[in-house]
Amino acid sequence: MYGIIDCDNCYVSCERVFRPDLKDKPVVVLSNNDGCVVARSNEAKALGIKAGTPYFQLAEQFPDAKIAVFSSNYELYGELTGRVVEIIRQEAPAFFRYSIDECFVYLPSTEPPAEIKLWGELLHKRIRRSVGIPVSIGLAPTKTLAKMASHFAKKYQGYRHCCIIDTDVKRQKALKLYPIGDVWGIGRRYAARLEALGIHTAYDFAQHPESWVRATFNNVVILRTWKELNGEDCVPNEEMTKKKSICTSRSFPGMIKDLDSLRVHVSNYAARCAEKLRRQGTVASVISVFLNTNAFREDLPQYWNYQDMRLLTPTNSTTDIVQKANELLSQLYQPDYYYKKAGVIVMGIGPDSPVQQDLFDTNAEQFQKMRRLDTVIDRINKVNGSETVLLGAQQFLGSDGRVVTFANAIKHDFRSKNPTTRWSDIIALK
DNA sequence: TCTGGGGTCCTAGGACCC
DNA sequence: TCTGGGGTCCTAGGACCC
Repeated sequence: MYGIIDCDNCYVSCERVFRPDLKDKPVVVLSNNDGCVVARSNEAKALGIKAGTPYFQLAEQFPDAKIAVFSSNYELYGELTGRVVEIIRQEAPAFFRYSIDECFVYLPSTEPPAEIKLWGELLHKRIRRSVGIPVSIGLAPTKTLAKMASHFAKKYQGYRHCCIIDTDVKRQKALKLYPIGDVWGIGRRYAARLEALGIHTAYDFAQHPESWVRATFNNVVILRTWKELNGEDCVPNEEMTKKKSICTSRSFPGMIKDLDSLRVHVSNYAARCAEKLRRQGTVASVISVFLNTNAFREDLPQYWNYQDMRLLTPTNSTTDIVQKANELLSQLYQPDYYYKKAGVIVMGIGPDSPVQQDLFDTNAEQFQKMRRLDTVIDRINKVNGSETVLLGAQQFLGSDGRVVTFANAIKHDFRSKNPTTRWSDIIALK
């Protein structure tokens, strides 16, 4: 038996923890740069606000609605969801974190279903009471069915936040109620194809014979989904492992024309990639940089390009990766364009010890020195806050005379405080 | 004025090997 | 007229997820 525990409207629920006055009110959370809506409260969904709506269109579309708006605050969301995971760890030792707001748990099938259902209801209560975030729990013999159950748990109050699909009768009933496009693993493309074939519910799909699925799609991923809907457990249990590629990219609040400004941004993305590599104990052998103009500005000339570089010796050194990324940027940069977004991707990732040194790369001593330096910088930034120590290439003076770095180069006009991670934001009681 | 950021897996096809 | 058979590795592109 699998369980999925999923935070309801995760980012909105996190914001409400310290804003209880926003209960039952429409709330949305925006993407980076206050770009578009990425999370909505149930009340905001009921108003008809769609995910991905650009913020500047929100007031045009909903002139009369009083909507509470937040910039995204990942420091807060990471911390609060971490607390949820810690409770799950205590209640269900066999689990894996699937995303920032979801955990799968494995439950012994020897337990009576009624007991498991009760366990789920109590888990919801405990998380609600200890962290303040509502979760929905789905329980079923396959992960795809568990996801479906969690949707029912969210939708119908009667389940008390926990829905179990434990018999074939319940499974068939659930499949009939479930639109094919909502099935985990069926995206927009496949949903459109299936609809065109007259398949509208999960039940319609599951009823077709396996041979038909194989012949129609010739694709093992969708076949697995079909099997899971029919009760056969076959989506592999993906433990959270080390990332195989790491990307840091941002859109700029405005547009950027000059190379020097681009350098600061790209240097910051490169430094972040190096940090992420070190945190998971890995090095990368390929560095790639991309650069593009604003595709929404059809009135302006467009440019999109990327360039990559293979390294003799894989690295996770900030200095190294920043320097290489800047070389790539110089190759990509064309004057006369207005740029909107850039990013750094590192690939060819492997363990950081032992690093395979290149036969002709004789800089081993330097390599060790840089490694010690990065270790110290990481420790300082962990204790005193990120960006306490950084490379000169990572900062510049903005037009307002303030130093611009990674954190403050993003627009975030509606950011909440961080009462759980910063002394300066701690809540005072009168 | 203003439109996000990060991942994974699978497959087909080309280059190359014997 | 007629030109084998069996592999591996890599890459780009497409699909999906949150």
